Amino acid sequence: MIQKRNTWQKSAVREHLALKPGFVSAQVLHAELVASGQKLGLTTVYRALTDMVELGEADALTSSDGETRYRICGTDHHHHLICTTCGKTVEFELTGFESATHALAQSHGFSGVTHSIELFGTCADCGVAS
Amino acid sequence: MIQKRNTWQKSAVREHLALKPGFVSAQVLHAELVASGQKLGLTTVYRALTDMVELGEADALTSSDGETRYRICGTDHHHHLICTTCGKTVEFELTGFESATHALAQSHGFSGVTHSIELFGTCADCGVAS
DNA sequence: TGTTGTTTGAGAATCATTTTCATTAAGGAG
DNA sequence: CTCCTTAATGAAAATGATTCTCAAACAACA
Repeated sequence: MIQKRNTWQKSAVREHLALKPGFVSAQVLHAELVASGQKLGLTTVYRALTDMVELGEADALTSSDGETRYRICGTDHHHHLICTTCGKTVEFELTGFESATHALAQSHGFSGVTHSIELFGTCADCGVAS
Repeated sequence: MIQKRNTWQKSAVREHLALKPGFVSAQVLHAELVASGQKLGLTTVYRALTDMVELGEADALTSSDGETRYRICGTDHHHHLICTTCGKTVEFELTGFESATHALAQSHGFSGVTHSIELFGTCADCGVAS
């Protein structure tokens, strides 16, 4: 099998991401790591994040501006309400929805189903543009 | 005010998009228009689509591969169940979900909310890999 | 038909992300 | 501890979608 090796770079990415409460882009994460004195390549940050997503340690979310943002994967499965103006993110859960989608997917013969639910809009602060 | 002019290019984009049942990327839309003999620029397609989104004539959706896809707005609002192996797509509706998310978004002070719901999994044909 | 100003479009520019590939180093073997 | 094997790194180039630039084209209207 493909063996994974532990490097300080991967640890740095994982630890830095763990400090973040919400989503962070690879670019920002890299910039902050470099700014804090950790000298690592942008490529490495991308690879570390991709690995974490594959291992289920992180979640990835592509926003409408084309940037992919990551965050440490929490135990609870929740979704996001994102302000398209300022980027503010609110997390929420949808009780009953999980099972509903699961049943729906099964009825179409699909298995191993995951789902992505994101709501986009304008938050209260940004909506006051009057 | 900024007056809009009608050109055959914009009409071509609008009409071609109207023929599509689901979401189409600007790149694909442009390729198909060119293939069908309509000689217009990729830039124009992007502009036409952007205009349509601003005018509320179309919906835009950014997928995880970074591509933005468009579709004619106004038809019934449905979502997608996508096979991650073969790419087969099934459309579905979620009764009651629309209002539920809308209410949830409002409770957080968000307005002008749109949502993106995509389910990913393995379809029946591809799942036989046992 | 003539004037005006929006629209077009080819190519350059941007920007996030991926790939390339020579160099470095993790981790097990000896 | 040292040597190997090979995965990991990272700087630079490549990619791919989208946007910008600006001169030429044309829609709308007098």
